[in-house]
Amino acid sequence: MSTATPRRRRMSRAERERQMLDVAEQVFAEHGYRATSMDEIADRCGVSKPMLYEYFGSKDGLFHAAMARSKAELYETTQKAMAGATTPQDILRRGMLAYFEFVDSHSGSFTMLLAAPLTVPPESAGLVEETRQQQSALITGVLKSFAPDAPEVMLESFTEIIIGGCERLALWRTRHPDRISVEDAASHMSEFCWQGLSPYAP
Amino acid sequence: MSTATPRRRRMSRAERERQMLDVAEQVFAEHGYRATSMDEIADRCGVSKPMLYEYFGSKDGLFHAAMARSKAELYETTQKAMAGATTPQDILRRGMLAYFEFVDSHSGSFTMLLAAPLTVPPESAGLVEETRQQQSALITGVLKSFAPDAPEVMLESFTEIIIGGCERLALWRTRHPDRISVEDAASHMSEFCWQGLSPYAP
DNA sequence: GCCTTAACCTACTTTCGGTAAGTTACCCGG
DNA sequence: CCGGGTAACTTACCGAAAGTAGGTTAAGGC
Repeated sequence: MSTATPRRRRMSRAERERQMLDVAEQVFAEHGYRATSMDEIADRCGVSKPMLYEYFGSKDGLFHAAMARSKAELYETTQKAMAGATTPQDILRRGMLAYFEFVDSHSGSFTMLLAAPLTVPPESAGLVEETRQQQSALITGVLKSFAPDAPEVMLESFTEIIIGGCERLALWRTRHPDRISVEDAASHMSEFCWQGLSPYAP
Repeated sequence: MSTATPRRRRMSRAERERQMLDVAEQVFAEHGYRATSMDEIADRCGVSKPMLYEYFGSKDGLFHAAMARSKAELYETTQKAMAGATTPQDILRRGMLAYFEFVDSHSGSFTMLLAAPLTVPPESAGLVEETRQQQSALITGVLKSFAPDAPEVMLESFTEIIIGGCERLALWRTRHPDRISVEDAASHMSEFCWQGLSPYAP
């Protein structure tokens, strides 16, 4: 009879925006970008469509904002995880562990960030790329400290390979979560990388 | 004044379907899935929209069909390339070379296949995955022949890493074609893989 | 030469992103 | 306590593009 939420409440802009992003993230992850309608998000927020447009400008804008939040979260998480480490191996392994754990516990965000990316054409595709750039920069740095003599282009290539490998392995894990643990995934990944780099290590 | 094509010709179904797929592949690659309208494809085919629906059922259906064709082409190409080789290293290297060459010369198909995937929600996303499965099966086979004692789950993990790494490196190449040649990309990739696998080789 | 059939078209409905123009509730100074 | 200004919110609409119903024309077989 009565709606679960006591009755439609008036919220401050900041509060409403956060709620909208929460809902959007969930719905986008549920149906994918295309199959998600602004009306549905508005409904689930208990608000009418023009409010979404007032705050986020467009469907792309809303998606973009939701992704930006997830991106920041992922970056913060991995960076923090790497902070405590000392050796390059340890840095990379911790970063990867944090990455796989993030994917494990935020499968919604991850789906939205990586598994359903170019869904949205110009702007947000860029955001996905930026997310990767951030991770790339972290990785290239580590590689460089480990193999300072390797040519730049090779380090960059390896970085791309690692990024792609991580995403793919993480995606595989979302489909077969029982096949391999988060820790093992991170271990395989970093082991694989070090072996691959070994010819260039001092 | 007069249209370039002599005048609108009546074509057989098979002929028209092929043409539609050609046009669709190009237009989808140009604007991305979302920004492509069925009207535009129909126009460029010199035909009206209902014909597209008659033959492919829906926008998704058309996209799906175009992807299926590219997928088959990629598979055939890589498989053929691997056929002539003898050692596992050689097989993998040739396969990767074929892959990077395919991407290089069919950037349209590739963009459609890999760079803009989940654009289309349920059905065709599956096709992209199937494409990867095909490549995965090829690769896992090679890895197994090289490191028969490694646990199955590890081979599969490595396969995922390799697939992801290849895609990522190929995508990077499309943005920086001058940084690295097709051959070098394939070399780095396979070298990286062999090193990574070396602990498990007999 | 007719007649079936398959290629093709015009003209429409529906859905959904996006917007214009207003209405209501909350807060704050007097 | 009260009025008024602002910001949260709504209804009612537009236009573009996906998808469809039903009719028309040209090619090929007998």
